[in-house]
Amino acid sequence: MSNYYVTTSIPYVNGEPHIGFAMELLEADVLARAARQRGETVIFSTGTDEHGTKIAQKADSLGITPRELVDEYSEKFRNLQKLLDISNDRFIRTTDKPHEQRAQLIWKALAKDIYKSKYVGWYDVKEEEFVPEAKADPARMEASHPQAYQKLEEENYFFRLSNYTDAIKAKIESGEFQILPETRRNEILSVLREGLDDISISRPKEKLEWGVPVPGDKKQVMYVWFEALMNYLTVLGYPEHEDFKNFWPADVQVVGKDIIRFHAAIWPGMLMSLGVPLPKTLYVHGHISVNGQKMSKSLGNGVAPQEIVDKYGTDAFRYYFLRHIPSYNDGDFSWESLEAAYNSELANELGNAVQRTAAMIMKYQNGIIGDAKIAQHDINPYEEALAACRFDRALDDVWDRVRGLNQYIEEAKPWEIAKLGDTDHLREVLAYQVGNLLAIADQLEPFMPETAFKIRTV
RNA sequence: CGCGGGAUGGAGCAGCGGCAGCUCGCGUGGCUCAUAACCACGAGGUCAGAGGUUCGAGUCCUCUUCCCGCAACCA
Repeated sequence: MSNYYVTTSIPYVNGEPHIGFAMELLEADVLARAARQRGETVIFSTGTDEHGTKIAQKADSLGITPRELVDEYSEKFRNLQKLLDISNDRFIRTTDKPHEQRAQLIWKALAKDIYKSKYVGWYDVKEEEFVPEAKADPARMEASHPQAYQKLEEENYFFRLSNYTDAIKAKIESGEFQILPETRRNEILSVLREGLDDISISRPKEKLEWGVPVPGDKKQVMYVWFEALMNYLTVLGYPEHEDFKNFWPADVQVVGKDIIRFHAAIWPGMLMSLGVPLPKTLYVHGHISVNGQKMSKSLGNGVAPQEIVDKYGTDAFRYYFLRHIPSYNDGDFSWESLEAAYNSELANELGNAVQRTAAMIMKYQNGIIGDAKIAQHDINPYEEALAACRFDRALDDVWDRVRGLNQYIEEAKPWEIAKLGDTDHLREVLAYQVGNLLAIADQLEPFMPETAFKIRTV
């Protein structure tokens, strides 16, 4: 029996969970559930990223401690998982003691590629990023600008990412480290072709207390991004725990397109320095707009996952986002299209197919089902879609089957067979319908666990 | 030349070298087991424009026009 390890990124807890991250959870959840269905042993990990300047500042502005802030927000992300029926096995917080301790072990293991140097330049507080001179927006260098950079001149630790440019590129080109979809792979290859600079990986403690201390240097804490990436290893108990030995490298890491650089450049560099294999696949999903507009707190067009679930239920939420937001592209959410999908696809096509089958069995056979075998069907398109993280395609294939069943019923006309009194034939036809529904339920299981269960038990 | 993504029937999208397709909507018909549901058929596109490669181009190359993201809280 094989092992399967899938992760989501760990969202930064300075805001409410939104439908974008909800979709990421769903995608990883489908992969995890599908792997379990195949009989694999699964670790599905998600969590929250809780250190750094922005959180310290936000807590400060609210008059609470960072600890109180992250406790409150981390809980919201946990609630999102319950809301969406997410089957994660682990939930890691970067403020968990074991994570912090193991992060320090990782730092020490990276020592050969870490050096101290003076950083002079700009720091983007909001993005928690050092901004290279070449990319900096001149307007924001003025102190009066609302999002002015901080001018920094300080001693920091650096990681020799530049050493790994070619090696990372080679792994991606060989397919050993697969990046899906291909446009994202090309994008990162072009970044690598330009070469990677060494990155600053610490901050002076006097400016930021809310971080993991650098081992052996009381004056420095780890840069939040650098430390957050380590969660994928620390959650498995790197370096000594059995889980690390059995489950790393990750089968799939699910991330959003905005953080592809961290996961396709910095993270592989860290792993190579550690002498640890790279994840097998990095799946990069797009972003979701709302009614054609970018989601934005200032526009107030955000959609709360809770609101959708209240109105349509968890499985409808899962279905809509997995099928109607393209897996390989950006997508658009609208209440209208959700409503349409809910009525026409879930209620009419699938719901009705179940309903009419069940009704005929009750009416003609007093509820007794004949010998229902799970129907054969070419499941390759479904499995290929799933293997390629094309969740939308996989569901398309299931729906072909739902439609096929409705067509079959139309052609077989079981109600006429009933009138003719050919009970054997009728039993055969109805059993075939049931067999098809059971097969549909199997395929739906990773996507809509609740619905799959209902179909089986009707 | 900041970076990136797009332009395909009324709407939303797929197709990425071999007869233009899917879903919704619209029209007509069928059926009555089922949810005013389901099934069939039909109308509707010179695939943004120009040039090129090719036996053959939404599909590959070049140029042009126009949209939309990122750079500004956010996956």
